This record gives sequence, structure tokens and C-alpha cells, in this order.
Amino acid sequence: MTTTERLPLTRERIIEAAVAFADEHGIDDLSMRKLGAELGVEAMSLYNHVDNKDDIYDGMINYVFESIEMPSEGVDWRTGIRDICASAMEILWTHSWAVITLMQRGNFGPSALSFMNEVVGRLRNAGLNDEDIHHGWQMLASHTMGYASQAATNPGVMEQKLSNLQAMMAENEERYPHVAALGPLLSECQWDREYMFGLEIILDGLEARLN
Amino acid sequence: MTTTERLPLTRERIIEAAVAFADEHGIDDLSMRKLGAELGVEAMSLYNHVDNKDDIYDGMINYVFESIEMPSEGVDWRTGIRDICASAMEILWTHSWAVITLMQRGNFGPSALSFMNEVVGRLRNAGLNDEDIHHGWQMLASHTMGYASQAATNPGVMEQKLSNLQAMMAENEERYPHVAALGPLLSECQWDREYMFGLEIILDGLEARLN
DNA sequence: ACCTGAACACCGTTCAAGT
DNA sequence: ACCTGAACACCGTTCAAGT
Repeated sequence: MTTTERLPLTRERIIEAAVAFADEHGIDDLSMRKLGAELGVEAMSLYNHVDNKDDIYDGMINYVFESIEMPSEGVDWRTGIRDICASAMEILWTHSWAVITLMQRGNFGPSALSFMNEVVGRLRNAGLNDEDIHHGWQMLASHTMGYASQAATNPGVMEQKLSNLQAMMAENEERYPHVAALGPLLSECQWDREYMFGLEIILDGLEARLN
Repeated sequence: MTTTERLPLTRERIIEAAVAFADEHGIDDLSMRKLGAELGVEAMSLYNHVDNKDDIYDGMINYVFESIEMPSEGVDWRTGIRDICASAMEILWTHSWAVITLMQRGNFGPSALSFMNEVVGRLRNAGLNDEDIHHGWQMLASHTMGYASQAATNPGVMEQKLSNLQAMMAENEERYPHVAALGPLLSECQWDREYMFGLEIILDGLEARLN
């Protein structure tokens, strides 16, 4: 905020500032005017480096997916996919706005396509046929996006902010008995471990299709 | 638009109009002013029956989840869950804004809790222990929300609107070779059948944990 | 080439005023 | 009790004007 104001404005700097802002204040609070202020510039200056706000969203998503770590080509397909997915979940967790924004935009940018290409390549390496590769990718993508979005809106207990689900349950134990019976398992859900558990079931299912 | 204008305004009528509007024009175009106009009323009148716009979103989500059909208690657990999930996917498909709005709100209303309660109850009936019931629910929820959101943003071929993924691929075949190799499988993806395929793998994985 | 001020057409929401 | 008009504090985006 003090020394950075003199740096020339670039698309890259705008995207990075937008990511930082969304991480701190949430993506709903992000506006062109506030983003400009963060960069020591009027909102309208941003349009010299960026098409519009959607373009910024796409850039943010791309920026986040770029940091997914790809394991070496050497490892076997299961550990390869496991590692890619674990890395993806970790970065989606730290940028909790990313999944939902991606879903809204419905736009796979270059880095999301690289992620997809990497997973699909390893499924092919495993020896699956094209149809099962396709099934596998769709399952892994849905699993990852589903857990990431649930984790994003249901913060763990450490966040002390009681989830909406917990609040609703507290008043309606008799109306949703089966949900109530799960009690602590729901409120103390560790999304990363839960995610990896489900991942193994999917990988088991795919492995069973290797003949 | 002609005869309905005289009906008294109610929360219910507002929610129904909002759902119809979102179905037709997409949820991003929904505004208090437009919704009022749809009901022959000024935007400010809505606040007599509704807290604010978020309250409308919650009402819309609840309205949609209410129409999920619950099979009879008699059927075995697998077909029961299969039928509930198939119904859920169908209604989430027809109201393509619903999943993303639910994820953004992060708010399980009464009817979403009923859906959850029904699925969890049937997992319990299957004979799973509490931990596996919890795992099962999280997997089924993620699977459903993940596919629904992907289906919502990647319309089938019949919609003739080429998906963003297809457009991106057309220009970068050599950059994402494994993705490109899947070609028609991706562009002609039938989300409902794909969803049911993955559902079976999850149910297989859960069934294997019955001892 | 890049930044700005003023303006346009919208938002959600509040509040005093009407009936 | 319910609806309204005017107002407030915001939006994203355009465009002519500055340097």
C-alpha cells in the first residue's frame, strides 16, 4: 500500500490483488472500485488491462489452478492421481471462493485444462478404455468440486462459526432424526480426510474396471 | 400478467415468481425491481413479505428441494437411494441455477434437510455404522452437487451452444492431448446417465463396507 | 499509452408518506 | 396492514478529456 503504488499496472498485478482481496474479504465484496483502490488507482484504469469483471474472475480462477502441484510422471497412476487431487483440494480450500466462482463462470481456463489433462493422462496410463477414462474424470471432478464447495461453506469447528446446518439441527432434532443421530460426526467433519476417503472408493471402482 | 395482478401478494407467490423468473432468464438477471414488475407491484412492496433478497434465495432453494420424490419405505436401501438421487438430479437439472445458489448460500433449509434425512436413514437401514453413514452421505451429496453444477454450466449438444471447454479445446489440441483424445465423449456427455454410473460405484463402495 | 471525472443505467434497501 | 416515491449508497461500464 505504501511503496507498491508506483509499480506500473499490469493484468498480472490486478489478478493477484483480486485474489488477495477475495481471500481476505470474500469474493462478494470484490468490486472494481475497491480493487482499484487496493492498487492506488481509479476503477476505470483497470479497463486498460482487463476486458471486464468476468475477465478478472477468469484470471483469478486460472491463477489459483496454476498452483496445483503435478507429481512426476514416474509414479503409479493411483498415487499420481491421489497427489494431484490432494494438492487441488488444498489450494481450493485456501481460496474458498474459487470453486463456486469456477462453477458460476463455467469456464475451464488453461490451468484448469492442464489439471484435467494430467488426470486424464494418468487414467489412460492405468489402462482404462476411453469410456471409463471419461467416467473417471467426471467422477473425480465432481467429487473434488463437491467437497471443496461444501468445505467452503461449512467451515470446521475451529472457525467457531457454527454452520447453518448445525444451527438448524439444534432446533429440529425430532424432525430429522437420522441426521441428528450423526451429531458430532457432522459438526467435526474434517473435509480433507473425508475427501481422501471418498477418493479411494472412486479409485477402487475404477481399478475394478481394469481387466 | 393479466388476471393474476389482483391476487394478494404472499411470500409464496413471490418465491414462485422468482423461481419462474430464474428458470427463464437465469438467476443473475433476477432483481427486486424486475421481480416486483413480474408481480405487478413495486420492488419495495416485496419487503412486506420477505426479509431481503437472501431470504428469497433461501425460499427458492427450499421450493426446489421440496419437489424431490421420496420412494416408499419398503424398497431396499440401494434402490431407495438410487430413486431419491435420480429425482434430485432431475429437478436440479430443470432448475439449473439451484445448485450454485445453494452452494453460495451454504444454507440447508427444511426441504434440503429432509432430503438429507431420507438418504441418511436409508444408509442406516443398510446396516452401515455411523462413520460409514457419514462418509456415504458426504460422498452422495458431493457427487450430486458436483454433477448438477457441471451439467448446469456444460449444456448438452442439443442446446447447440458449444461449451467453453469445447471451444478452448478446438484451439489447443496439442497442448492437452489426453483431453483432446476423449473428444466426442466429452462433447456428447449425457449428464444424467453419467451421474447414475458414478452413483453405482459409490454404492458399491459402501456396500463393500457391510460386513 | 495510460489514467481520470463525470455520467449512465442499473442495484438492494430504508423510510416517511400515503391509502 | 399493505403499497409507494423519493432517496441513499453502492454497482459495472462508457466515453470524452486530460497528460
